[in-house]
Amino acid sequence: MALDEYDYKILQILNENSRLSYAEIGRKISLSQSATKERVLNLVENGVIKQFSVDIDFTKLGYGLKVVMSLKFKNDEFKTFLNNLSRFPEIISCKRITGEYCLVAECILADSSHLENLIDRLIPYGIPTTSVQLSEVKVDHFFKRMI
Amino acid sequence: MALDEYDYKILQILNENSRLSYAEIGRKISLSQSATKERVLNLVENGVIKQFSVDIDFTKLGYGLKVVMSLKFKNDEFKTFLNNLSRFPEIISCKRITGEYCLVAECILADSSHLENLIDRLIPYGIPTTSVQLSEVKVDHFFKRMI
DNA sequence: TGTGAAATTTAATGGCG
DNA sequence: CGCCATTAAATTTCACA
Repeated sequence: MALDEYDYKILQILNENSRLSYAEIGRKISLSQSATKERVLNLVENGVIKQFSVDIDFTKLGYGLKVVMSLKFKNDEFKTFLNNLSRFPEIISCKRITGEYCLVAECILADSSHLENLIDRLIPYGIPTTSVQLSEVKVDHFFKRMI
Repeated sequence: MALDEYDYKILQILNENSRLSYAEIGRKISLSQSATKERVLNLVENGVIKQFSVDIDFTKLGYGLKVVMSLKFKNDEFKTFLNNLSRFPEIISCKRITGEYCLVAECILADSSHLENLIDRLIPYGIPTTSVQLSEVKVDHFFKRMI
């Protein structure tokens, strides 16, 4: 799929607020509702847009501890772990990477005892290295530069 | 803000598809459109929902290389780096963490020469350790367990 | 907080440049 | 590919419980 400037602008706009109406997006990029809608649907159909999602402040839900967990596995234990991911609701994202560690997981936790509990459940699979997340900057300048 | 089951269900539904209409969300949780709308707006006003966003497949945009970059900084060089983040459009997320590294950054790159270029631009600020992201599992069972 | 109803705005189609 | 016009649906607002 070949994207043009309109598509990139749509992605940028949706990235900032994915609930905007087609009409409103169209107004921002000087395109009719129907044309805008068709472009958005095409972006979804072609898999450029994987999902319309939502960013949540877990602190406000009583989960005040965010942790980046690096994991080392013995043998192919990591496949077993991936199959059992549902036992770890605290893990909201899991990346397989090259290098010293096999996986990096993002974890949402209530407090340090919750963390201790998670580590205990992880140890059968591999060795976790914990880093507490102090702050996060989500940057959205990607699209602005890309165009 | 005290959340009830309705709110959690709304978060779960919006997390899967943030473009659903209030009417449709209301149907799923047996609530009227107006009530559903007010709840969503409250979640936004109280900061539980930080943003309605979109998940993009950067591969489809010609960026076939995703990298997790761990960064070590000398002194307070990391503050300078954060102030100059706009010079690094490849970085879409930046987390300050405890432990051996100060920062973990998610980077979107076209290819390995793009990566080399990024590393060259990073070196003045600190020492980057690169891990290529092989795959990612985004898990959404968090809300289902939370309720 | 929630519902229900009326006025406005969008979404969804289809025909056409 | 995009625009316009039409019908169906959703949003918005407000009165009321």
